[in-house]
Amino acid sequence: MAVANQRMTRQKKVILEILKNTKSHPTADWVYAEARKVLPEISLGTVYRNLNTLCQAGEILELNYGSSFSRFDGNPQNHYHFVCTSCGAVMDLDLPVMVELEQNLQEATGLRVTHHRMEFYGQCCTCLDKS
Amino acid sequence: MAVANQRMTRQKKVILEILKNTKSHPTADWVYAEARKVLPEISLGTVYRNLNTLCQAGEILELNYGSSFSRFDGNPQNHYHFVCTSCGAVMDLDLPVMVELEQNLQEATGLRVTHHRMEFYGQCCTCLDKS
DNA sequence: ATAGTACCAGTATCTGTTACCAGTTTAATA
DNA sequence: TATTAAACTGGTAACAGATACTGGTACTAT
Repeated sequence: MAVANQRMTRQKKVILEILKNTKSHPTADWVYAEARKVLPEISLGTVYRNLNTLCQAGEILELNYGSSFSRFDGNPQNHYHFVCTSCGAVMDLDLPVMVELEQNLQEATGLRVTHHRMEFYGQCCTCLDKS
Repeated sequence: MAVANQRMTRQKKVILEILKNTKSHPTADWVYAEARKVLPEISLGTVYRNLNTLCQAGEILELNYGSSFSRFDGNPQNHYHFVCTSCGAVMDLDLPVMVELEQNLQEATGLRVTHHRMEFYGQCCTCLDKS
């Protein structure tokens, strides 16, 4: 299942642990800053490279909706997100994932449907309090 | 309703018509190429500027999931999309939009939910035939 | 040991998009 | 219709996030 010929380097391990240990949905830059606390010599290119290979290996998710840069999620299982359009925060939602929609769509259209995504937009509680 | 102090220039009108008259979900570059057929002097910056103002005015939609660049949709009403992960094509889906999810989520969480998006991913019929 | 290759840090480059500026066009008013 | 203020324009430079390249290092299997 996993992509062959992949090594678990110190750098990759650190990046993966950072993502698994945060509930935020960090940007590559944030991961880079965190990784440098552990491995001060790590380069930004390495962070991007490993984020991509981890995505391809299905160990993390890339979230790239609505802004010019990606965020990453250490939880590779499909789940829905809420995006605050005021502060940009991204949070997980505790909603059941409607996998049956994929099957229905596939049968109705003849497309091959592999996955789907859903995000909700609005203002988070913090931003609502401020206004 | 409309954003104040907005002028309907020739450029904006052409861009809007291009988007209304296509079922594809074009990129800014494609819109630029089409617009130049009508207005050879139009600049890429103007295309981007007007795409943004049209989005803010609610006349078009920006679709920016899953790739490094945005696509635009001349139909501003919320609807769901299918994205082919092989060829990048984007197509509209004829599924009912589940607005009730927004209300449910808002009541369950205290968030203010303004809208939501859903995309399905997989292979389109053309790409399935090829493989 | 040796070869082969996945990986690294550092840096240059790429790409989609935005900002700037001086001149033009639009639309509201007289 | 003429005037006018400000929104808009084309052209270009700058920007940011991401990727490609380079020369060198560290695994891994023979």
